[in-house]
Amino acid sequence: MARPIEFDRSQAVNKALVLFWRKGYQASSLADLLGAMGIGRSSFYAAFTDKRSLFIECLDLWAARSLELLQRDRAELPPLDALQSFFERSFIGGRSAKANWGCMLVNTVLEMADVDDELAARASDRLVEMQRIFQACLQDAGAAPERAEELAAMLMLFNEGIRVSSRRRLPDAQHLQPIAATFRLIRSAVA
Amino acid sequence: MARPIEFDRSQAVNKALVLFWRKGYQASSLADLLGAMGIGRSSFYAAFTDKRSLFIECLDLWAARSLELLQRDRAELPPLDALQSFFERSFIGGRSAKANWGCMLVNTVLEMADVDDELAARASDRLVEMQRIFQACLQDAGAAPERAEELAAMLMLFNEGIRVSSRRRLPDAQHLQPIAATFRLIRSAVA
DNA sequence: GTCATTTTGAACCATTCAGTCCAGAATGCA
DNA sequence: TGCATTCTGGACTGAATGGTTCAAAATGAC
Repeated sequence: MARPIEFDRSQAVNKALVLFWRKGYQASSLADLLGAMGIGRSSFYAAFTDKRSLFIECLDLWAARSLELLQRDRAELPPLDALQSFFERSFIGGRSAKANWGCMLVNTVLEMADVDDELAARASDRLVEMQRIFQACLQDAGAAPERAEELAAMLMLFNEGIRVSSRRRLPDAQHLQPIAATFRLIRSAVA
Repeated sequence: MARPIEFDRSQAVNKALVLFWRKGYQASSLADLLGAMGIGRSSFYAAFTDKRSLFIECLDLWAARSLELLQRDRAELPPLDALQSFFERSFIGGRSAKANWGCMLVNTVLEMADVDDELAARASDRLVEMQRIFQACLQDAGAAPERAEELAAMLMLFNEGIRVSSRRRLPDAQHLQPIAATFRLIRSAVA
């Protein structure tokens, strides 16, 4: 054996993920990716096959992390608090830059609809998984299965809306106010 | 004078609008556009300057039509019915193909965020206009200005969410059920 | 019919795109 | 040290991108 991989693969994937997250698939050129990842072309193709494969890897990674975050909250908090914490963490408090990049799944659904059905469907499938966890939390909180399903679908609708809104450069109040109002509504519906 | 324009300009713009609406800016190549519009390259550049200018024209046209639809409802129906009619017409009933293309403004906000600030801002501005009409309807319905503003922001959130959801290839029930549930919620909040 | 005027199609251009290739550099092992 | 192995930078490729140019064709005015 010889020369081990010189760059940190997972670190490179992370850099690519951030780029894809922010600019989407089409607007992230190979040159952009190589620059961000700090590797050369050959290494890129040796390690990731091609741009599309890397995108899929990043998409799945993003989804896995997001779902894991949600599951962790669910294990540690009362079910409804877990949901609210998940929402707040992603796009309310902090405004940690990431909050402005929206949801990679939502971004991909819209970018790839009528462009690349496979990618769009993959992102949509991950959203379905997320919605299933919403539903589980709601059942944990005592909602009947039917009702939990309905509310979970509604929560997903809010999720999608908030993620779009978070990409618009609006004054902070314009973001926070409707989100707070929406949560008041949801809480009253859940109760 | 000589040779009048041979193609129907507004018809060509409409064809372009549909393509941009469905596939977004980047995925609509010049070849695609020319094919859809049924004109040659020279005519294209003579009439529309360039791809980006045409996109802006289509974006504004889409927004104008959408707002006009809303204003017409507002003039003919009780204010809350006008709102509901607007929502239903665009992405609930009918399933008229167009319903699956989402909202060109929302699509553009997401596609162009962190890619083309000017286009993203332009789309976002049109959404602000739309939100203002929401607010006016709510005030017509008797809501206090403060309350109307809050509810309008919430409606915009729903609008964005529904538009994302409508681009996912979900079974019809998965679309209709949360939308109905959401409207029940909104109606009760407005009342 | 003739002549400006204007639109048009097609050839052309430079640039950028994702992806390939290979010579050479860096390594582990003996 | 020398060899086999493997990784890497950079040159290269062919296709596609958005945009330009120009001669020919179609028109209206006379």
